[in-house]
Formats: sequence, C-alpha cells, structure tokens
Amino acid sequence: MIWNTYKSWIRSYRDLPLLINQWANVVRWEMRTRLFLRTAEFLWQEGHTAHASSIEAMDEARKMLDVYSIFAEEWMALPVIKGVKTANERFAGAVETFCIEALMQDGKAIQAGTSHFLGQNFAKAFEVTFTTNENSIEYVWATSWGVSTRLVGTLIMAHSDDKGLILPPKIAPTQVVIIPIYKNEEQLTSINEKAVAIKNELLLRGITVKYDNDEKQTPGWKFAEYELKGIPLRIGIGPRDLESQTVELARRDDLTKSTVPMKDLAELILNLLDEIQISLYNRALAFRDSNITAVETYEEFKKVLEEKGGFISAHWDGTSETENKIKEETKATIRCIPLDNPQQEGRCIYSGEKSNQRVLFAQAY
RNA sequence: CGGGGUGUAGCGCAGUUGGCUAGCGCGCCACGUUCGGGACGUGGAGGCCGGAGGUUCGAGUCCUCUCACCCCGACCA
Repeated sequence: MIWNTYKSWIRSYRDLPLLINQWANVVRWEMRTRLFLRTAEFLWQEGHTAHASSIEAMDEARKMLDVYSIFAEEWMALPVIKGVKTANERFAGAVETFCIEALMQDGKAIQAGTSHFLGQNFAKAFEVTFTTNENSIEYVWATSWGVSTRLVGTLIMAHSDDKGLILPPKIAPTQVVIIPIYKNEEQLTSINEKAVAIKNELLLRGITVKYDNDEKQTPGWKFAEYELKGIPLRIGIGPRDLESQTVELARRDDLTKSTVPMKDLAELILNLLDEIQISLYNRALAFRDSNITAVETYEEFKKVLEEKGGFISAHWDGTSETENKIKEETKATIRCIPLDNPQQEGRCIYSGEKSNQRVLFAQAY
C-alpha cells in the first residue's frame, strides 16, 4: 500500500523527502499470544519515509530512534538501550535495523520500538524512482519505524509491583486522587468543601485530579483500589486534617506517606509528581544496570542466564552460526549492539574467535 | 499439530471406596455497628455439577462420545 502510493506520488527530487505515518490495527496469526506483548490483534503506528540520499534516510532512521527512546525514557520512565540489530534479528528487507531494548523486572528483555534504514531495497522491489536535480533517475532511499500497544505491556512489566500498576505521573490519566475520611454526614460536608477547593486548585495547575467521595466504599477499600490502578499520588483528608489544616499524601511508587500542610499544596504536588517521575526512572535504571552482566566464558554465560537473567554483555565473533547455536542452546538472542559500544579486543565466548566488541544477549519477549 | 490439565453459584475452589437436603471463601442483598489501609456481626438470595448417551436401586463421583478453555513445545514484534 505505502509503496504503491510512493510509486505514484514520487517523480522528482522535489517530491522528496516524503513521510507517511499511519495508525493501523494489525491482525496476525500467532501460535501463542501473550497479553499486551504478543496479541493476535494490536494497534501500532508505522511511519515510512522516502529520501533522495542515503545519508538523509539514515539520519531519519536515527532520528526516529531518538524520538522513541526519548518517549520511553522521559514519559514512560523506562530506560532503554539504543542499538543495532545483528543480521539475524534484522527486519527482512532492511539494511540496518535499530532498536530500543528495555529490561523487564523478571529479567527478560523486550524490544520496545524499532526503526529501519531500508536503503534502496524496497525502492527496487517496488520500482520507486525519482529524477535527481542532475536529471538522472535513481531509486529512493527509505526508512520505516514503528511502536505498538506492546509498549503498554512493557510499561506494566517495568514498573508495577504486587499491589498493582504503577504509572509514571507524566502519562497517568489521573495523577492525583483525593479520598475523604469521615464518620458522619457533617464531617463529609466540611471535607467535601475543602477537597473540592484543593481539587480546583490542582486543576488550575494542570494536574489531573479525581475526588472520590463515593459513599458506597470505605477509605481503606479506595486506598487499595487506586493503588491497583497505579495513580501516582493520593491525598487523604479526614477530620484530623481539617483541625490541623493538613492532608495526608501517599506516594504510589514507594508507598510512603506523609502529612503536609494544605498551604501551598499545589506547588508541593507539582514538585512531587516530577520527583516520582524521576524516581521511577532511576529505579528502573538501577535495576537495568545491575542486570547487565559481563561474562568471559560460555559456562559463565549459561550460569548467569539461568540464575540471574538480564542482559549479558559478551564477546561474539560476528557470525550468524554462533548466534544461532547460542540461541538453540540457551534461548538467548543478541538483543543489540549498543550504539555507543566501546571497541574492545576479546575472544568470542562460544567459538573463541577474535572479537572487537561486546554485544548484549538476553532472553526476550 | 504434538504433550499435559481443567470444566461444580457472579468469581476462585472443595466434594472420600458411587448414598439420601451439593459445600466453602470472596462477591451480592437487608439491617445494625463502623469508616485514618480492601470493616464486623446477624439474617438472606443465588446451582440444568460444560453437553449427550450409558452402567446402577441410586451418578458431581464410574464408562463412552462430544464441546469449550488453559498450560508446555515447534512461532514471533
């Protein structure tokens, strides 16, 4: 579809570069599905570009990788490793496949997004050519890139705990929930007044707030319920708070509680939401970094894989044969060759052949 | 498609070598007491035991067939 469109749209270098983005519901045959991570039907975004030069296309592929990684890190609070796929893991038809790889709390890796530099492969397959400014005819250079609802599963698996979901404040649909604690109608009435005032104050500051004064559930029930739903911050207001002009603040990320004055509450919460966002990222980063293990031998490799999991940084001889053997024997694949990978002499853990850099292995979703 | 497992109340499950009114937890309804971490008490409602056939005086339980779902493996983002 996309390439047929390109074929009819692209005539000259003046038509380039060209970008088409679409959101599409995709249905695939899957032998076995996994909620969010591999569903038979899913929503994804796919972007396709065509360029007049190789370098411009490559820049685009790299730019989109950055767009995805920035979204993952700054919005989802999910640290990712930007890298290049090996020939085995490369998208069919791509010259180079870039990816962002994340680590889940169970020690398995997941590809959170990809971006491909397609060279002229697709242009040749679909006969998409253009006239250059020097009046010659050339094939276009292309990229494609996408993310999907898989990111939702990734988000869940990266942050959540046994009490339920944990959402980073920046993407939480509701950032703050206010819960009244009362014994009778009079108390509720006066708490309502205060709570609504606080709610409005927060709304004015751009914070999304829900005030839950539903009388059908107890406070304790609500506490648990909103923790399950991952709302970053909870405000509790009871008779004691009315007395002292305070509220109780409870953080979802670390489950700590504190009593703070009502005065300047919005300012405090604004800061706290930022802090939670950063804290979630740092927690995930610390976990990820402590689960990148460098190994020197295949025995070590297998031991770490079995006992610890996570990413394993190891020398590899660069051949598909070795990669396939390791995959067959351990289920681990090369997730990527990090973009900022330091060059380093070594010996392939499997074949013993010379290697000039380490790559990241892991079992993956 | 191979291997394993499960179908009993809205949900999660128990149910002995076949035995008489099929139980338990959660949830639900009513009332009262509660309400700062998923409240407690008392009372109550709710069941073609996945489906069909068979054995038997008697089947949730045994046999045959059938349907559905789940898990593991070859797949894959």
